Amino acid sequence: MDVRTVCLGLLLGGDRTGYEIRKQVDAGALAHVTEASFGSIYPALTRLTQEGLVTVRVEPARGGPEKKVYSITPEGRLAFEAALSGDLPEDRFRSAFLFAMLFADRLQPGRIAALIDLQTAALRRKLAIIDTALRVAATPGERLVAEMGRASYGAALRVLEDFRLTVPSGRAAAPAAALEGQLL
Amino acid sequence: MDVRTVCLGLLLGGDRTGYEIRKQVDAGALAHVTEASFGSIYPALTRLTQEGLVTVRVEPARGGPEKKVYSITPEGRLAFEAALSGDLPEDRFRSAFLFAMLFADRLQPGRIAALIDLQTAALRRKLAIIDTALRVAATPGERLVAEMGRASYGAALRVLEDFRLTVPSGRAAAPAAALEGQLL
DNA sequence: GTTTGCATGTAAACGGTTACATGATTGG
DNA sequence: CCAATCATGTAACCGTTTACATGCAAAC
Repeated sequence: MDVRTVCLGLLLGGDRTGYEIRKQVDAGALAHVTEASFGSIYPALTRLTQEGLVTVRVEPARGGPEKKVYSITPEGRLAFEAALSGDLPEDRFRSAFLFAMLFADRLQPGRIAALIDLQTAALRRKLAIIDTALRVAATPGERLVAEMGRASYGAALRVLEDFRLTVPSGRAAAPAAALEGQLL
Repeated sequence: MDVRTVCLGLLLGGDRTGYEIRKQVDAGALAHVTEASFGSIYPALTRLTQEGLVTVRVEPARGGPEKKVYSITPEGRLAFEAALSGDLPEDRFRSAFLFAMLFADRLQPGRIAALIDLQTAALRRKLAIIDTALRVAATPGERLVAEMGRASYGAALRVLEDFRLTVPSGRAAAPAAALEGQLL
């Protein structure tokens, strides 16, 4: 989903600043489903304001720049609903890690092990975020999203952990020399 | 991974045309890990040729445009290995479907059911591609990629199918009227 | 005293998609 | 006869990221 629609969706849950939208996209239930940086959020909010889909009110802040709090308008709600009608863009998943694994036979065993360990850590981080989201999930929709994430990442993690056991770690002597070269 | 690196990686497996690279990215082991359209592949191959990372030989074709068959050069191999050293970009997953599910309470039950059915079909299609890839997988790396994909999508599918049972389908009378409004 | 968090924004660059243009061959 | 497959390419557009610019307050 484009940043515009993400902003509208979050504003449905109450007034927010661009900064708060960023935080929510980064750490909430949306975290594993969407991404958005300041560089896309701020211009999106400006444009939404020009189009009358949101309104701003400026709150003077104690030091630093003033806060701009956005609210969604009735037209904004309509635009959001329109975005969820019609055909949705297909899911897309990109993984440089999995791409690299396809060429594991060209990598040094130590490198493979290091990549797997990094990926394992990344998966665990995502699972932690999802578990938090699941705990605070209020609607069946939120629970579905969290549970699908947990199931997917959990299953991937288990496969990866199993595979890790067959890869020599590179620094220590491999657990079993018989496994050396398994990836060639 | 950028299209450049994907092209180099595939050429490692033998000479190919841009068209063949496209097919492989679309249907092979890479299918659920990477995407690339003609509009990015052809310019990438042109640039790689200019940089000496690949070479072309032109094969006259029986009708239609001539075939351009690309081969990777030793410098190309080095460039590929360099791309797999350093830090890899993080995985990214975007799902308009899951985003929409977060706002399920604003959707009509029929729409929710329709979206779920579409998503279920999409997951099954991906699983079919992965199963094919798994059958022809030659290296442990390819098997890992396919098995992680199967585990992830399979787990997601099961959660989704369970959830589907709780959603009134919209057209027929719901299996149990007691379930109506479950999403509100 | 340095890092982290709060808070906003801009401009250039990037990588990629979409649509268009062309045309023969093969299979249903 | 029409659709799909083979086969290449360009150009305009798109959304987004990255890097930069600024600055206070609180926590460590």
